[in-house]
Amino acid sequence: MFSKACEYSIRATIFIAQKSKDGDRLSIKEIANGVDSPEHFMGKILTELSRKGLVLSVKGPHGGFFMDEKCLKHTLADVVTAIDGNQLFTGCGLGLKSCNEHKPCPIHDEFKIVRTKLKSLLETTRIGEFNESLEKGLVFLKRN
Amino acid sequence: MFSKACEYSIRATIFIAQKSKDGDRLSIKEIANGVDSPEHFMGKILTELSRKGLVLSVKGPHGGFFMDEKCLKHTLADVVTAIDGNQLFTGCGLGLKSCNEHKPCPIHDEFKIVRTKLKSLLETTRIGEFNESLEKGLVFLKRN
DNA sequence: ATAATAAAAGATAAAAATATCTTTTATTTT
DNA sequence: AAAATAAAAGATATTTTTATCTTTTATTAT
Repeated sequence: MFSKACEYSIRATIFIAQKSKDGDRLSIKEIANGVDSPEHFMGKILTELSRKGLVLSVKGPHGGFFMDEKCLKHTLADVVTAIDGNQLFTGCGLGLKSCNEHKPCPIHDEFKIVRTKLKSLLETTRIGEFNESLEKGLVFLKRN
Repeated sequence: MFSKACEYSIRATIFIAQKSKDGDRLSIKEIANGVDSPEHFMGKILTELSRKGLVLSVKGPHGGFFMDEKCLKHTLADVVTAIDGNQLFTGCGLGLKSCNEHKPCPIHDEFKIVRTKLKSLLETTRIGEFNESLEKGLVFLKRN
């Protein structure tokens, strides 16, 4: 469904949203450990997310990644779009470039329902909305 | 969503279902042309689909790929599973191996609804059910 | 039997995604 | 100012996916 980079991105943004309270900053290593991802790969991803404005970062001692109110308001759809693009939300299920309402692929309409459902799920879910359930141990971002 | 191989597979099986009437057999080239896919890649895919029993084939002159009643009854879910496996239907949206009801990822329940919807759509759609709309030009399997 | 046909199988190549390692730049603390 | 820290950037490696090319095998028609 999503690329590895995108899966890591979602896990990382949710993680940062929860952990970077009151100006606290997280290092790449902390984030990679926190969401079970390869450290250097996570570095690349975080730089990209930062470039796209989904997370904030500062270099140097006590630097790291964090979020402000604006970041916290971003949705999972924003993260997916930033990393995987909008192909999943707009593309044809069978990969036909020319597929559209007037020239539909065989599963066009049915697929669109599912795709729209997925899109709306991601668009209505904000990065910062899992803080409480994460703290309570009701949901998880890694193996253990 | 699906791999390229899977997209080609779905297009190919629907194509064969429509074109291989009364024992007619289609060559790799005909199929590749019919669904806009690379010819040799299509050859690999068709061999795999044949191995999994989703299409039938015979070698030699007037050989090619075709389907019997049993093949036509297969669903799109069968094709997806044969080529991409069941990860899309069963795996965690965020790629967590240990994600399950007791240890859910943050989007576990919501994602499951979409996944189940997709699964049921593919499971209730049979390879052979588009013959008529393809002939009428209501749906398409390639660009032109 | 021989030649022709077409899938099957195998080998190779190219591209993309994933992952790792090293160097540079910005920032902070001493 | 110098040292330490941590992200940014760049380079390299590995793996997977996609694509192409060649050889082999099975079947049919002559």
